[in-house]
Amino acid sequence: MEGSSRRPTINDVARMASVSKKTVSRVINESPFVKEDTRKAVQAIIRETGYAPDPQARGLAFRRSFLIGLIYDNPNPQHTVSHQQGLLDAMAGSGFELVVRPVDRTSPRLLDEMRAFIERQKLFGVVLPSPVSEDERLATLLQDLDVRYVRIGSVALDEPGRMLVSHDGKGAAEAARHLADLGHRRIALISGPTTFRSSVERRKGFESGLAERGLTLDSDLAKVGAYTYESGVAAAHELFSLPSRPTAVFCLNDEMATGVYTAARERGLRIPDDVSVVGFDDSSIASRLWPPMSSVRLPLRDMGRIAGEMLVPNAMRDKPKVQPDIQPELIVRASSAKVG
Amino acid sequence: MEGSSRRPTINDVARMASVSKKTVSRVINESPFVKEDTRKAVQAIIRETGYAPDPQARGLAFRRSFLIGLIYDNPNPQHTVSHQQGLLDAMAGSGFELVVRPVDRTSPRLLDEMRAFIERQKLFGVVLPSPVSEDERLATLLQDLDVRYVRIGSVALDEPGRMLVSHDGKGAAEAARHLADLGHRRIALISGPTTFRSSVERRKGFESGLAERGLTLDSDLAKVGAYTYESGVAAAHELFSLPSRPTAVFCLNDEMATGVYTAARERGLRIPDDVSVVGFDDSSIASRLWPPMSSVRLPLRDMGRIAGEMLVPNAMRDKPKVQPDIQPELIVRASSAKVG
DNA sequence: AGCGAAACTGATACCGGTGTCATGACGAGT
DNA sequence: ACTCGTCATGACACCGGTATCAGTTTCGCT
Repeated sequence: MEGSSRRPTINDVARMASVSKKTVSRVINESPFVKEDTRKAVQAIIRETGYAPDPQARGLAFRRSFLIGLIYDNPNPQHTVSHQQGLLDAMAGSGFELVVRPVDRTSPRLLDEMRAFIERQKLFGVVLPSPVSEDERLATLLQDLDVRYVRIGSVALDEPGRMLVSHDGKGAAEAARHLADLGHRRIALISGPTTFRSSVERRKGFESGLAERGLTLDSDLAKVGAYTYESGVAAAHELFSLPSRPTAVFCLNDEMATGVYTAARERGLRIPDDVSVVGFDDSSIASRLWPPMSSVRLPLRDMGRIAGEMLVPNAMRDKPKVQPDIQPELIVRASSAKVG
Repeated sequence: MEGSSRRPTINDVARMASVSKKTVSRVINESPFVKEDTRKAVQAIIRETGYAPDPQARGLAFRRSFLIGLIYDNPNPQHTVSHQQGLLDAMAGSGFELVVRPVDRTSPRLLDEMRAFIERQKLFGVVLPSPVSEDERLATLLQDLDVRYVRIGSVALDEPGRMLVSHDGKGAAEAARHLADLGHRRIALISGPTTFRSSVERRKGFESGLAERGLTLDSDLAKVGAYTYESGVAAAHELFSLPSRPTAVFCLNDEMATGVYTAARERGLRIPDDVSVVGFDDSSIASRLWPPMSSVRLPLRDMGRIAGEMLVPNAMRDKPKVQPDIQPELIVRASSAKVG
């Protein structure tokens, strides 16, 4: 009743259980070298007092924190949000916390800043979504610092335990086959900057999908955008003013695909009657546009969750071992139809 | 050259500077009780060795971490992202880190979980965006735990130093005046759940805006939605099937406003010719819809930044003291026009 | 009963900082 | 020169855990 509202420490528990603090420590850390009776007695006190170890003190002694870092430089906030949600799904109740850290991947001080951040916080693990995951120097740094990490990207750049591959190419190939199967022959592509691995992989997949149907990508029909709405509008106008207009346009992200909608409207072209459009990302806007837009969906949240499970110890304790496939999925809506 | 790659500690610095570790500590913490010469000598060693104090050890001694918590339960990820970005803007280079923590505000264990989280991590400060900020129990808990916090919400619920008010009502009033000034008389409202403070405040503001123009909200024209796309579609259909259709619809968020677009299309009503639409949030979708949608914008990122500056010591060190007003702004686009 | 190995436990140092308090140095006042 | 009060500094304990290693039980076996 005295209400000393101080949180109990390991010393309090040790005293109450009449054991040394080291033994309490052993119980907390699930050491096998504790007699069953002792363990139960200590656990009883822990429950009774509501004791929980201090992560700072623990981290200090362990020389490692219980923080997972999410390091991102994402032009698309939607991706970051989804990854973050998935990560948090996996981390919930694990005792680990997520610290988020946006970076400028073009900064000359990037590596120094990252080293300082990771060393100071003594991060337990790090998640690197694309495009940060594509920086080989960062991966090397993390290896040097002996920090666990998971890179999320469109293509395998690291060993499986450290890399989560989203197979963007497969999704793009599916889109290509979809359009070809609808009878389209002049299918245009608006890709992203070639510095983005995702753009390169998606384009590769798209071309191989076309090839499966005996088609090739006409160089007139291949435009390079900037992954932005405006660049989508501009590229679409170029395509629509060609002597022989494409009957379908595949965009390597939804932002640009939305730009195609605008360009089409400005020219009086109807979607999908005059031109089919397929995007990539299945962002929330895709299903709200008119007509609702077909788009390739990546399981971003699942990827975040799996990355978390790869990093957090025991995250998979009672869960099935099956690592669900990370597979893109083409969501077909009204923007893609049989060629007129 | 020996390459003992261990990070330098305060002891290393103390030895090299021939002072006690306590003096180094004083220099780090900018204590005024250090002779100028000593300070410079120590700072030189710090620069030379690249020493940086360990936040865990420091936190352990301080009984407080250098972590700021962002606790959210946001139906709208866009809000969370923006707030988070702003917070990180303010925190960049401050030595503080952001840990994010989604919660279910309806969970019966919410308070226990929050208490455990905050106590264990010994958070330095906490940011509570709406609607979590509206929970008075959480604010009380934070006061009990003696943790600094900033609540972000549409109406003042706390003292100024702990509350950031977004004045949603003003934005809604502006929308009402805008529509009235365009000649609309039958202006409908689709509001959010009455459990959301934001919805209540926005509605209040809307009605007061109407009143300024001598109008009142007809009860037939006031629909309650769920802040979702689907509820917007449903409410719009109800409105459009009224004997005397409204000529304008104001929605308390963009999701529902997007639903109005869909309902209008399904009935062959043209925007803005047959019906004007104004949303709230100015989400990315607003400018991508056709026609581009008028919407009330809240400076979410700025709000996050200001919240960060309120929590992080010295964040305002060299910055002007002027706390920019948090004012909503009506972005007028093509979806609102003179009444036919 | 005797004995060695294995199982269990605790004393003590340590992780890398800060708080407390005593002590030394220095300038002002008399 | 002597006494103070202020400034500057360091010795030591402490924050709340873990590692090391030695000491004590317990147990199986002869």
